[in-house]
Amino acid sequence: MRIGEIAALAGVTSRAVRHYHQLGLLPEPERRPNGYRAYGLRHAVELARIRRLTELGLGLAEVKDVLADDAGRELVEVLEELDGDLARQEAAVRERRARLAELLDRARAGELPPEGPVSPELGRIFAAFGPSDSPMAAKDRQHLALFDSMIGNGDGDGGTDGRRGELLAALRPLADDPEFVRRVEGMYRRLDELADAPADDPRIAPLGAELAAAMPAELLRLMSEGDAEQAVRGDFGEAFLGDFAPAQAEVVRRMIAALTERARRADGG
Amino acid sequence: MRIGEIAALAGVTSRAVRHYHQLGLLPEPERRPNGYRAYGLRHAVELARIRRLTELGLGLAEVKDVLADDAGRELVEVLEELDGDLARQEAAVRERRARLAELLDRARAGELPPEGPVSPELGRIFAAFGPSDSPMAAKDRQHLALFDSMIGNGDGDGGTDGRRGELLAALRPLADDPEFVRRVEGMYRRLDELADAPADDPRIAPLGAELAAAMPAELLRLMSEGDAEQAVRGDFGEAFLGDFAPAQAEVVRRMIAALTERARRADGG
DNA sequence: CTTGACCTTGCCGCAGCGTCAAGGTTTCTA
DNA sequence: TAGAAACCTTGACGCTGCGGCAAGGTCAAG
Repeated sequence: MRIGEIAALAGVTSRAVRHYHQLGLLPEPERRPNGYRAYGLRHAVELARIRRLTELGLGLAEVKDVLADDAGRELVEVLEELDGDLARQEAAVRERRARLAELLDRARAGELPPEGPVSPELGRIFAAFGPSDSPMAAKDRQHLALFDSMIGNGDGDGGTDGRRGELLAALRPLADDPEFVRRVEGMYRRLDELADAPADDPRIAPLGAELAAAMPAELLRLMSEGDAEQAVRGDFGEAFLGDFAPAQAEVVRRMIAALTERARRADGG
Repeated sequence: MRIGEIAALAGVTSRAVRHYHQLGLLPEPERRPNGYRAYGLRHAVELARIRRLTELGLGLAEVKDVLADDAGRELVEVLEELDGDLARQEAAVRERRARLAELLDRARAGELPPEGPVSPELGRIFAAFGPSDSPMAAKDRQHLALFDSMIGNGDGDGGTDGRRGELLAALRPLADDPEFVRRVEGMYRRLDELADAPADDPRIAPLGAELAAAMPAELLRLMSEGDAEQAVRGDFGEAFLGDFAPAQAEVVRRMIAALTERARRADGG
């Protein structure tokens, strides 16, 4: 048999067969006078065996090991390890599909926020909050999405939902309160109006105070806790303020100052 | 922020971030005077978004496409295609795990044939047949395993078990018949004895006749039908006979001749 | 001043082949 | 009997998503 024939027999390509030769999985057969490889039944048997193993999901190196030592010992070990791998893979794929399904649901309903796929709960909160034609609201959503990703990284794998859960618990009641939502929308609009204002605009002070009043203490606590603390307090904080126009940044600075002050007083007295 | 900081924030490595830059997924930020990349919040937001997408299983090229066109149109398409992919993957992994589990069961029971993992049913037939200390029986098992693989390749994906089913249906009753199994074992031994005999050994003719008598017509029919036909009739046939010692090959040749004759007679009358 | 932890660019490596390239052989067909 | 089609040969690059190393430069702390 020539290489194409044995390959077709085993259901692989000629290239794959040559690859197995290169890796030493399959011995090189004799050559015909013209240089063609001349395969016999033995090779077909071996090739079929290789293919059965690879179809199970073994890597070629593992196949080689298994073929190498005649005892079935090694095979069992390899198979057990492989099963563990596959179990993990299956779980991962299933989780991805679950998230995908949820995303697709929302996407088809036209509810996809331009921030891309965030966690479902956050998505609902996004939907409730802010008119999408406010640049400030859009930016805020981006920041929230980022923060959501960050705390998603922080915790381990299992456990309950931890810090992300707290975040959502803090946000959800606000999103469900129409009165609060209206207030926030008004503030977004007023922040938008400060986009081109100088840093000493008179509208800054009252807006900062109002923001501080509206902002739940829980949020600030979450942002200055845990793994993200150093990030938020360090260069990240600067980056955060740098993302706003001067007047807007000033508002945020005042809000933070007011909140910090409030927390200090609550702590001290 | 420097690259390590933003990377830690998003839960990726610096290397990955640079990779995203190279691929154009993430815009290169300004540089500090010392050449370090200086990231701002915008980059963190984008990076987090990239990571959310890759975590879903999108390839970097697809992520780029999704980020490119602002409309959510493309995203939906990509996600749908991805879901299809994942569904296929999941099914494939599940099937592999099922076969693995079956294999591991048999392996732990010490019933693994040295031919490697064959289809479960064939494995049971192997277990029933032939003492493993007979070289000829071993070779025969190899051939059967090869044939099993071949017909496994031939048919499509779905459907009923097709030709493999027929093969097993033909073999199973034989394996379940202790009388038949005893006969086959005797023949294996006699074939073994011919390993070093010349091609005109007097034991050849009777053994060939007996093999032909024992061989079910169904098997021959299966081997000369369907996709494998050309292979079996062509070079594969030579390879098959070439795998035996001369006297043994002679026995097989006679058996085939007798079976062909029998089939011709049954067909004609 | 040294040490250690960062950063820079650039390049090789991984799995399992697919896919040219640039030839040579055999076989079918006109 | 020529030419095309369909095989074969070796060699080499390409793909994915980075990891890891080399050979430096930079910066803050002890």
